[in-house]
Amino acid sequence: MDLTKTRRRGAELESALLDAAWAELEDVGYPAFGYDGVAARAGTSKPVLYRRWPAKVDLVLAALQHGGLFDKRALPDTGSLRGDILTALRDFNAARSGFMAVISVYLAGIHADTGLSPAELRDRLLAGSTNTGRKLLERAAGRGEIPARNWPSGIATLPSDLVRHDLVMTLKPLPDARILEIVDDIWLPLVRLRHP
Amino acid sequence: MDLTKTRRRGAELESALLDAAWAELEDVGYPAFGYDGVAARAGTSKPVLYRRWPAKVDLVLAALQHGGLFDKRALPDTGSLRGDILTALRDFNAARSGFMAVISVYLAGIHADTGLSPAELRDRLLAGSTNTGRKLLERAAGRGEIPARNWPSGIATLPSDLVRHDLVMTLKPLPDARILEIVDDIWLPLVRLRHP
DNA sequence: GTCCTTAGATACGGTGACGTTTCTTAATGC
DNA sequence: GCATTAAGAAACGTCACCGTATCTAAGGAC
Repeated sequence: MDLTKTRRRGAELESALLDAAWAELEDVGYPAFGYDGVAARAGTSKPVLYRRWPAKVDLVLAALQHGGLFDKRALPDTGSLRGDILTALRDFNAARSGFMAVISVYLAGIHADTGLSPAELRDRLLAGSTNTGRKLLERAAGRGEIPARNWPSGIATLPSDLVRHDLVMTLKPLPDARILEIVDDIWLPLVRLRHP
Repeated sequence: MDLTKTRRRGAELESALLDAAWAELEDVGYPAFGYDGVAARAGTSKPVLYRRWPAKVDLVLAALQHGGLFDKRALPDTGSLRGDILTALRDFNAARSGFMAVISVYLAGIHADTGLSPAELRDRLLAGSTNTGRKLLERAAGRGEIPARNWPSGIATLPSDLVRHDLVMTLKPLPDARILEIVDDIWLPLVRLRHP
């Protein structure tokens, strides 16, 4: 809190509120996420939050958006399929805490009426994987690196599926060796196959 | 409640308590799991539960065990690798609600002191996959179906990793077509590769 | 039948979070 | 300077759940 100013207003206030909401969501997950926690973290009072986001789900959605979860990621272009997919997976791995926040929101939807459309959240969870893998494959085929093929979606999404799986199962970032295994031992051999 | 008997005792009572606890855990997940809910579901009073399981985690663990989560599954033996893995994955898919209950317990461990050792729970989550895939592969190699090889663990666990991933991401059982894709388009081509 | 254990019902006090109200006063625009 | 808005502090009532205490009486052993 700036000593020359005691109260925040406008965009500065909202930014601070959403920073706090995002941090709280990442920190405690959806079930324990609440107005008291966010207010304390933001150094504000609850009416300030309720005025803008009258229901928990409003605040959660705003926090997710503020956290950049809905941002599109640039498609890596390293000149090789291996480089592209490694970059994409490492980026995702490094940004995992946002993913984990969304997972806690998403799984909470089993048991509670979050008001969030599961399809919307699912789209966000899978964003960058339904398209990224396929785009990288098509580009590589265009370069002649791999045979052109109409890829089953399960192959296009395989690397990110596995990263996602590990993030949930271990609650830790993947060791780089695991990323290399996914790429070098599993995905690349598969996409390099000649297919009838 | 049987009209000729009004109170349960002994093994009958415990079984009913754990049935209820398990059902509650599957229904509401770990964060919302509590003594009031279990007591209501079991048609009992809270002291009855507290007498046996003084802390929530005791009750959760007992419910998990009662739900058969810690049971060993028989290794399928259909005479072919494809048959074996399809059977294993379909069984797991059918039994998924137990898996989802464990996931909610496991993820809750991020944010709460469950008193459960993450390593223990992780072992249970991965049970049947660190070993099953490898055993099926070794058996198939022994039959001459596939080249013998020292399989990277990521390949041995690949089918169940993907099933697990989909269960979490979709909150639904996998369509059989997806299981067939995992087996026929991804795993079998990979394990049939000649490897230097 | 008696005696003992404890199941089941009920009540209780405490706690934490929610959602709202009240109040003071900082911040902004005129 | 004044008027308006709303930030921030604090308090409040409600509710759900926890964990415990009390009581009645069912169930089982003898």
